[in-house]
Amino acid sequence: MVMDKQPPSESRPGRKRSEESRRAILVAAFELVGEVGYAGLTIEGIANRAGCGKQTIYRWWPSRAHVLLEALAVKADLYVTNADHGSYGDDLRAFLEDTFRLGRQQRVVDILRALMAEAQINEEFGQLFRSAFLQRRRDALQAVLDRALARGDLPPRPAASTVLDIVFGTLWYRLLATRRPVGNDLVEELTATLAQAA
Amino acid sequence: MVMDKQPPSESRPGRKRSEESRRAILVAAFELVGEVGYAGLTIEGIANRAGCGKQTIYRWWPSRAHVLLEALAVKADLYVTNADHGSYGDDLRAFLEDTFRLGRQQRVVDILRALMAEAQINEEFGQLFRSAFLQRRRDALQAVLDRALARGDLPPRPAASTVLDIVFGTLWYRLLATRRPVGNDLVEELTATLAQAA
Amino acid sequence: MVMDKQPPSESRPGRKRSEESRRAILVAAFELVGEVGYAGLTIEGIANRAGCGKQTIYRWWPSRAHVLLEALAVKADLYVTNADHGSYGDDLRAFLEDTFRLGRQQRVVDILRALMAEAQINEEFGQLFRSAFLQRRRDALQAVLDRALARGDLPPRPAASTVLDIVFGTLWYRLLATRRPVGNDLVEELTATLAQAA
Amino acid sequence: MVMDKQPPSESRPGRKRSEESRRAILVAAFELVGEVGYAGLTIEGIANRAGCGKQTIYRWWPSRAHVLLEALAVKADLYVTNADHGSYGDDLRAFLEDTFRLGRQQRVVDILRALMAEAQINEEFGQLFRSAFLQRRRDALQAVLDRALARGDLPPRPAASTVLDIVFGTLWYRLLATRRPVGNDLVEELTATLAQAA
DNA sequence: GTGTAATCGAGACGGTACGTCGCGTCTTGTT
DNA sequence: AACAAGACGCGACGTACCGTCTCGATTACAC
Repeated sequence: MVMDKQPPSESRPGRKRSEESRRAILVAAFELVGEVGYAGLTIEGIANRAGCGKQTIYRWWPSRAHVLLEALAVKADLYVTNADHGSYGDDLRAFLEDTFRLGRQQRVVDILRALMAEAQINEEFGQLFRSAFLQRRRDALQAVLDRALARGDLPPRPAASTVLDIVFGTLWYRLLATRRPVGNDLVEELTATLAQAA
Repeated sequence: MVMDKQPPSESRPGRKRSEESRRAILVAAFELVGEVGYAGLTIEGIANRAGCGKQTIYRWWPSRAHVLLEALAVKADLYVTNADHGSYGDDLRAFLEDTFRLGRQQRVVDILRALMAEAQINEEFGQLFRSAFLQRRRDALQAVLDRALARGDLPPRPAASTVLDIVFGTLWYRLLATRRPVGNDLVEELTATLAQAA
Repeated sequence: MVMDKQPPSESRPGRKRSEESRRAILVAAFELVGEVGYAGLTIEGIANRAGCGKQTIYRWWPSRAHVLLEALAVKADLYVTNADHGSYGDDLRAFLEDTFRLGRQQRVVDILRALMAEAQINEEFGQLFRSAFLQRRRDALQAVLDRALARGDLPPRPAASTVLDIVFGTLWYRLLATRRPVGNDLVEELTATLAQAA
Repeated sequence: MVMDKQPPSESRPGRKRSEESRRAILVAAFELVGEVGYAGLTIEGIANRAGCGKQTIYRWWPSRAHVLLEALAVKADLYVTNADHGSYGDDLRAFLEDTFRLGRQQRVVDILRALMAEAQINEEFGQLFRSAFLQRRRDALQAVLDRALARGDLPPRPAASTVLDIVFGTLWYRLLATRRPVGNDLVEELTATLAQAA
């Protein structure tokens, strides 16, 4: 997940970016957000915990949210499998199970809520979050729908893009609004609602 | 919508709360958030614009989000009708049309996104936002579902609470994540998906 | 010695300037410069020592040198007497003794050197230092010369303004360049050189 | 004027010091101090202007003031002649004219003021400035006095060391405190005051 | 009317973090 | 070894707001 400035691949003069500092910063951000919450997370705090200067953070990330997004990518297994289970219903169920599994890790959920919040407030981060995180999730589910379409077992309604909105919308709404855990009962209901014979 | 401290109803000595200041503060908050965005909205800025002291704001609201929520309640018509249209499908369609209408007012959408963001970051406000705003929306839709249940035309799946999550989840996801406008096509797809004979 | 912003004399709304903070800041600056030297004197350090916020310093003084100048005015007796001793020679000798007495207090000398240095580097402070400090010294000696002129015992050379330059020049050069103490031998030599019959 | 680290004269392995960089650094320092003032003069700025790395400056000079002192030595003709004019009065007058000539070059004066200021704040530089600059001036005038003593036309008062303090004190005071130009009238007044028959 | 009490606008206060600047040091690859 | 380049840990800068605390003025009820 490319989300920070990339050094040009050709060799440049000068000292190289410190991989040690980068890791220390990501670890510090991940730990701190668990300890003091996103509201209490500061660049200064991350720098202190990581044992680096503030400038080293500002050099590579534009905001604490950018740091946290990369920390999440490093810490959490955010990827879903894309195996063919033979039918749209089974593919969809598998996708939802994979996805919802993340939604049960409190630390990950707290970070996701914070990042989605920041994406509403900070437009620069919002664009990155949508393109580098949210869109990738949509792409993964889109692959399932494409396969169903090719296979011929995709119900005519709702339209594919609406399926994406319903699936991710329901998941995010649970995280952001009701705060109820996302369980397998929800997997079943969504699968039944979306994959049933129309 | 009770969201700020209430002066005791029994008469007390001392100067009364200034309704003029209250209005000026709500108007200032509403205007400012449109001009500088939620990230740039500050208590000091509101006080300056409203021509009042900061203390007057802190006396009656705990945070800028609380002010904004009340400003929204004053400015926008947030309520939906609850007329009986004869069938679950028609009731649901009417509810969605009413609700989505709000989602096409950019100023209102921007404020809603900011408030949902703040609700993730500020737990005190989060509780208020969920109970005083989000839950009321759910209650309104629940009334539609209750009527359908009584009428006997509510499909067995998905469960009522899942319908709520799907409807509001899809709406919020459009606002927060895809930023695509919520149009009547979505109304039809949701109605068809949720109210069809299973 | 007026050297910081003056609140208008007419009563204004709002909380009054804290005299307690003002004193704490001046004391802290005076103590700190003795402990860490002018190079190590920082606004942040003064604020910490004084138990106040940095803004409270910035609100009333434009730079650490301005603080230090006022601290010096509070701490040190910078004024010289102006009694008539009957002759130019005796008046001059008395003035020099009064003035040089300050030059033997190490803490005061260190601060004066720092302020003269800052006056070279910071033009805004330079103007204040010249008008509020250096010129007042010159005025005091000028009074001695005016009396001698009226009395008729002022040698025709050097011109009065040159006498000022020689007296203060020699003193400051000792402080800044040679760092040799200014003793009574110098008083006698200057008196003899400047007040002798030409 | 020896004021920076000297590479050992014996031949050593490795690349030789770049004379080109040395000149570029001195020129850059001299130009920059004229453009942005001493307060705005930074090692980074010098390095950028000179097209060299910061390390190359730190390798050879301990501070920006050291660089500036050497730049001044390169740029300005700081030396005074020491011809015998036959009498103490004429020797002194010639010395003062030579010396004051420098005091009319604004760029040089600005640098001298900055260096004297730095000498008050930075003890390491202060020692160098006194021994490598100020003392040399005193030595030159001392030679004039020595010759007058040998010749027999040195007035008994003031003492030689006091003459030095008065001459340089008056000059520096004009530069640092009054900022009035040092003109030939001052030369005459000092000559008359110090070289007259007592 | 005359306290007494709560509100108001104004603005200073002690704090915290911001994002920037420059310090002096340390790689890194080249000369 | 010195060089240009540039990242690094560090510390202070001056600013922005936070939420609190005087101030004096205003406004209402209770006596």
